[in-house]
Amino acid sequence: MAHKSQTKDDVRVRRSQQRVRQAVFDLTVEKGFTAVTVSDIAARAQVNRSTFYRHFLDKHDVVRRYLDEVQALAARRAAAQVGQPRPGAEHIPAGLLALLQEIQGHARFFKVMLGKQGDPAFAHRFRQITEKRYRLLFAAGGQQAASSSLPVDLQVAYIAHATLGALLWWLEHGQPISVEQLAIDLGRLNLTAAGMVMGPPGPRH
Amino acid sequence: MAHKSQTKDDVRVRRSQQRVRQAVFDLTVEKGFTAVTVSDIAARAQVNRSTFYRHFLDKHDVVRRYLDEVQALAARRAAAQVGQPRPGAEHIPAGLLALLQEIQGHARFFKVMLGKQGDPAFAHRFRQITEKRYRLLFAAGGQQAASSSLPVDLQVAYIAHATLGALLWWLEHGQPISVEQLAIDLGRLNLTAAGMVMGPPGPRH
Amino acid sequence: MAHKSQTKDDVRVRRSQQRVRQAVFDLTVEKGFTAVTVSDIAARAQVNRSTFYRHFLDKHDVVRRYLDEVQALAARRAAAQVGQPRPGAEHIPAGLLALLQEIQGHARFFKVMLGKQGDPAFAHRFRQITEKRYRLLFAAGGQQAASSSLPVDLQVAYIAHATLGALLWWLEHGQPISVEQLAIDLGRLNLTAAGMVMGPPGPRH
Amino acid sequence: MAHKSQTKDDVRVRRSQQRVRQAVFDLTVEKGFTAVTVSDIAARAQVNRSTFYRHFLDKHDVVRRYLDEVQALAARRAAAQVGQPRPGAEHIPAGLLALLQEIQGHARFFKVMLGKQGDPAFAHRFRQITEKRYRLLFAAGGQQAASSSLPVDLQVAYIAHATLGALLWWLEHGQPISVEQLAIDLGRLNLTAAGMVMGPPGPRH
DNA sequence: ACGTAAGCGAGACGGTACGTCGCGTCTTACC
DNA sequence: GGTAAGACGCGACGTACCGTCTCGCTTACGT
Repeated sequence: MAHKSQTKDDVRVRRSQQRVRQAVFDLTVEKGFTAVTVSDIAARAQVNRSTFYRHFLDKHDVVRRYLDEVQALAARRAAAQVGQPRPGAEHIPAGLLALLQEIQGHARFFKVMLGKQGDPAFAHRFRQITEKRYRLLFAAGGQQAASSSLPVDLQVAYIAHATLGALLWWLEHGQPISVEQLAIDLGRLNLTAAGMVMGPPGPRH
Repeated sequence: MAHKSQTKDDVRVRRSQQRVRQAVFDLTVEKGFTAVTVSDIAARAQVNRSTFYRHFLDKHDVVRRYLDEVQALAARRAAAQVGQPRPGAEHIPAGLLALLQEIQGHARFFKVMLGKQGDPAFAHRFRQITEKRYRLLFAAGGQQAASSSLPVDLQVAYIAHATLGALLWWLEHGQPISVEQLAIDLGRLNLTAAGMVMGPPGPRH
Repeated sequence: MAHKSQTKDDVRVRRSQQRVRQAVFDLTVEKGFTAVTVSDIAARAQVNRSTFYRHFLDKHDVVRRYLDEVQALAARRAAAQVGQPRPGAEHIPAGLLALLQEIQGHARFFKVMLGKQGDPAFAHRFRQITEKRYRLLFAAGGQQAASSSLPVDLQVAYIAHATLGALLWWLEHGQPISVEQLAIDLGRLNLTAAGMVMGPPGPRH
Repeated sequence: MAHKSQTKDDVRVRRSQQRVRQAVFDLTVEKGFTAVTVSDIAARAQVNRSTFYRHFLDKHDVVRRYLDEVQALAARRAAAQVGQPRPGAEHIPAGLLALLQEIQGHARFFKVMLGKQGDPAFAHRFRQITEKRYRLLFAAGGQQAASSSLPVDLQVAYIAHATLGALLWWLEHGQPISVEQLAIDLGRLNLTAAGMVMGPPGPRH
């Protein structure tokens, strides 16, 4: 397999899609995702509007697929790391690192996209990815979570949102610390917060 | 004061605006805020479309104003409480309580509105209100915040997002605990998380 | 009669109606009758829009009534002249004279009103008045008309339109001759043209 | 030339425009041009309202362009006739004939359009075309006009309006005579009236 | 002169049409 | 087969006027 001449391998196709994606990035930064129209995109991408529709369902489809690719990439990186010798003091998950690197590469795009001018569906999907990561983390070193009196869903939602908040802060303040440092800090935050959320085990409902 | 005959006192005006607001609530729950059109709203509110535009700029304006009112109400409640004798063990801020009660009263609306079918601007404004609350809290009992090595903005963003996450969980799971309990829990979470975020005071950048 | 206390005698009523009429005149000159709205009129007349509707059906009603008044005035003048000693060489019908004087008094209004920015219904009514005049003229000194091979209607339409054309020329060129001279010329034109229209009595259809 | 693939050659375009034009004709006859709305037109033409706006600025644009085409056609016919051997007794200008034929083909439309339910701008443009014709005529066989004591503009306005009056009479009475006869009569009228207008050279102002 | 019926200002409201914009589908011709 | 060009149906937008309708205030009138 993989040697068949696919439509997706067509030079023109790749060129068109790449142009469209870049146009969406640029325009979103310029005027906010909401205000971007397919006509805008086509014009900026120097592609006919009907060509856009040949490749994407709508503007949401462009960013949805992009997010999927990023997520797939992160997953691949994470998978590749499994079984690797654990590094010392501060361990940086390869998946998270890849994700953050991609985000930094398109910092302004993500900042807008996850903000008030953005796409709620995009933000939601992004949050889901984050939640999934934490769910796995909790499952892995789950003793703490198990001991908590709070539902896992709640813990996950709490930490995922918080993480996204921190990430947004990072984006909106010009990424003041390195991606690596951010990964470490987030990791620490996560774990501590996890402990915290379940922390004070006062008698509940 | 307050005895002048204002336009806003007009019975018809109040009726129209109330109907519109209710229509927006209902329709948002039914099909998601994004999918709601002004025509929809007018039809459901049994009001002419032009009447809608006489009172609101667009559908966003309706929810924006609503949020402002809720926020104003909460602020009033909070102000009224100042100087009251502190209750015993678990203190529930009156402002927060009022806010949560209003949210519970329109639980399904808020659930949709803050989710993937919602309005990013609404969610953003909501988050801002939450952040403002925490900023005040930090300013009041500020010793902890001051001792933290992390920027206040970051702490605030982190906790505000986390709180919203918890709130969403609460909404999406049918409000399993009472508003009062939620207020208490959120308060505890806030304080603990605040300590946590600044927690491990390792030397930072 | 005529001593009853009518609504129409109320000072306020007369004042409002007068203001409205003047506003219509001014605005029509400024932007063409078509472009004038009732709101425009009310604003210019310094009268509430609902007051406008108390007195007139719509903007057409204003000019329609005005034309009726002018026409009534002309008729009165004409009637008053009946039985008067015929003046010498050039006889000027009093009705026509009154009409032309009124028109000159509002020259710019009539110019616009009968032109491409005007009201077709107004122009039509105006033409009908003119046609009526000629029909009477033909009926009076009818021997010529009778001898003509052309239908009276056609003759009347032909001359009425022609007269209006001349009148428009007069208005559009700044009324280069006096009203009296115009009345005389039009009269001459009418009679001559009348003869002419029926003139060459070649065998017809 | 003329073999390039133009937008206007598109079958769909021609079809849409033709349908719209016909709808305007029909609706104008039915309810008067003033009362016709773009929605009416689109519905009748079985075309979407936005398609209407893709081709025309507004309803006036439709009739304006139509008139231009008619005028262009007449001009072409007139030009083609230049240099032809003059026929005998009654010469019928080819341009005028074409114009009258077109009018007869849409008699009811023109009747309404030039009447009280019509469009003053349309009537005005129509009159201008007529005036242009007479201006040319006067310029050609100009000895008479030159000898007149009246301004050419006045003569032209007078005759053009008169002609239109006769034409309207013809339309409103069911076109009692043939187009050819009408053309001949109008021609005779014109010349005679021309002589008449300048006729009685009494001392003027 | 004065009490009252009217005119009047203010403006909400239901309607209808406007002209614009963006969407997603489609056809046709080119390459 | 991908692409450009662009017509088309659809439907929402926000605006502009329309004509009708309360609802109080004020003002000129007629006794």
